[in-house]
Amino acid sequence: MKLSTRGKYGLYAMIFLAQHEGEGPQSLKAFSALGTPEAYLEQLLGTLRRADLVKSVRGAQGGYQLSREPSRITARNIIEAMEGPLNFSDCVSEPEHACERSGNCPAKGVWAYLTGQVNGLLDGITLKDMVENNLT
Amino acid sequence: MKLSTRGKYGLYAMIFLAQHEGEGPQSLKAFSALGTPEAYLEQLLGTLRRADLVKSVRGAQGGYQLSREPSRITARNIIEAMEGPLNFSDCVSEPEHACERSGNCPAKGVWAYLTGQVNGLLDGITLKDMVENNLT
DNA sequence: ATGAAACCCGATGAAAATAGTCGGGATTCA
DNA sequence: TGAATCCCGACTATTTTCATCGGGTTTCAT
Repeated sequence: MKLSTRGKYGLYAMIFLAQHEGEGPQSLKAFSALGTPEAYLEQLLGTLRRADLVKSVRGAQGGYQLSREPSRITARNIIEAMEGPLNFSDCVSEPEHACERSGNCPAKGVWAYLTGQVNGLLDGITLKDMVENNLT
Repeated sequence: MKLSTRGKYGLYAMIFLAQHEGEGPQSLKAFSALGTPEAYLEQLLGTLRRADLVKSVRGAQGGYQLSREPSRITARNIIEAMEGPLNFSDCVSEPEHACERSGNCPAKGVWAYLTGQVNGLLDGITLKDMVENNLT
């Protein structure tokens, strides 16, 4: 179980923006220190924008900014935007993928439990916590 | 973030074995109710055996059994066997993948924290809990 | 006005991981 | 001795991920 680079880069980008809050829009070039190919990062920022986590400013001197305070953006917001909702097994979220023994399938309980717990964990981490290195 | 079918089928198989404890070795055919292609399941059981979670008995009337009590097998044991250790980002576990800003990289802290928390969660679920539907 | 600086977007291709198949071999029971 | 069963490595197909590219649109500064 690992994150794709999408989730990783997405989080890096958000942390970067949090660290430069109040300095105006950050252009893709400004992100270059993150070591992610610019063209690829552009795609990812698009995803973050559509998820309403960043705002973009077009045109010269444009760039990206957080769409709200770092304290109101969670790890779950970011990871979910980049990788889709946590879904250990389709049988939990999609009725049509429920297996025949669905009713009393012990595995299903495990998936559901884990999903809830991990989502809770991710909900509990804000971007503010991250940049302040404030993880309990 | 989702599990591969490996992790899923692996857990199904282990639950199946736990439900048939004391009934002697279960052959691959017996697993057929799980709906997993037999040839594929065979591979997965091999993985579980090498991870010392099941024992196999060869020859006619052979099959697979749990290698120890369900109360001493955790979700982490199983998932880790099937998918490798939880690793949100290589920069945490492999020094050679540490990025240049590794020392004070806020993201690294997030990965490390999450890894610990989720592993703890998985450690806390035993196969016994699963078959008894006993998840707190 | 105009041109450079940026973001926007869909298509496409390359690479890697995952899922699943197959054939032959070894072991054990009856 | 033969049927049942696990063992193993190689192979293929499918899917997902990663990344690039080209052309379009918007906006700022002069």
